[in-house]
Amino acid sequence: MAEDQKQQKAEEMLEDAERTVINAIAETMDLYGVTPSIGRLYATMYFKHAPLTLDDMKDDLGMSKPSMSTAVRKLQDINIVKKVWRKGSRKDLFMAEKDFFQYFAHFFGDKWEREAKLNLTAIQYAIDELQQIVDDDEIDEEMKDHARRDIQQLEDYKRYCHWLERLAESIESGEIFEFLPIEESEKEKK
Amino acid sequence: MAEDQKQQKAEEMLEDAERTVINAIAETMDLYGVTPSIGRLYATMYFKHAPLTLDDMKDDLGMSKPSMSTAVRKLQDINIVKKVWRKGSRKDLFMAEKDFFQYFAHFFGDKWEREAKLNLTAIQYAIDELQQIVDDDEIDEEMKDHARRDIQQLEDYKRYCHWLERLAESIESGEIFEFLPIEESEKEKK
DNA sequence: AAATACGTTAAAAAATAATTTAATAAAATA
DNA sequence: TATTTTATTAAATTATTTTTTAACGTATTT
Repeated sequence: MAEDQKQQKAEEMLEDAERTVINAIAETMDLYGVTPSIGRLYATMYFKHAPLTLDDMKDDLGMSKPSMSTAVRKLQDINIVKKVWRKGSRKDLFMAEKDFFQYFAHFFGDKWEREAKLNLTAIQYAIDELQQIVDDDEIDEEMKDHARRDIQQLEDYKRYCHWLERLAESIESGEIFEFLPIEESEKEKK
Repeated sequence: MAEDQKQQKAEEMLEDAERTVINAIAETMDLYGVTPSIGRLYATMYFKHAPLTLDDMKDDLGMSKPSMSTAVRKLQDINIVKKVWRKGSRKDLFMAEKDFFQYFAHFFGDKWEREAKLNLTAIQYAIDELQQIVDDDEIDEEMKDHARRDIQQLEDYKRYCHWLERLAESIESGEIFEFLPIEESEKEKK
């Protein structure tokens, strides 16, 4: 087989290998509500060792520049893509977080914190309102029971929210890896 | 204030309390890609102590029965709603999981398992293909380096996937609560 | 200062997804 | 067995989201 033919086949294999993983990553992100295009953008960036400009992305994904602009901002919002500065270039440059443990911490940790805060506010408001019903002597017993049952359920929900916050913290701080260590890779195993 | 006026005001307060939490839950679920309607359905069921029929849901949410049918199936798919059997009723009856720790285990645990499996398959396929490039003497060094870098990165990704699997397991089994115990509620604190 | 390059916003178009109505299928009752 | 009840599927509609093209604003270069 001719030299450059071999070379070209290798090129295709490498692209196929990357594309396979890119699709899997994008599909995964879709699972958690990240749109396929945004997922594909992150996954594409995952395989780049140099930071990308909006034009690079546009060329890689075959999409418009405004799309890339908004997509990359969403990735910045969930903290898995960072803007990097590089002397010389006028264009903005972006770099994907490649450490999936960091990715996980940002993607889930940040959402859990937001979830906990959001719900704790609602829960507290609801409990206060329900407690007023329980405390009012003129309300009939049936409704009071209903209120009491809701309060009880919401107290459980509250504990869950606090647990979520602690889970997020322990991932943020890395503390969780004491409990669930990252295993050494196969080849490093004795 | 008249008796039944007081009563009616309490009714409104109770509804307001529940609605507040329902909105928060639905908003939370939306954060992870569950559509608002499906989120609202779960949240509504969360406050019911008796199982619901499709007609109950339809009335509660003011939507069509087919919508409820498909929505409730999605909730069953993520294992946070169960069909229950009750003597007498011909209609299907559904009950929401109210323990949010169980909810969490199903919602995230199941997804993480799926994510890990999906990606590990893709990663292994890609590594095998990349290894062929590395092992081929006729390929030029630049492409080999690219392949080697990809392999290294994918090995890290693999470790993350295995870690995710273990995290899912430890939540499924409850083992995680040894590390991150569920705190007693305020009132039970000494 | 004029021209160019770059990123973002706004409006329009295209593509998806959600929802409903209508039709079908399956089960239960009479 | 015919009728009714219930749930699901299919087709059509509506609503939402994504994507693009066009316009704008700002900064940089010449």
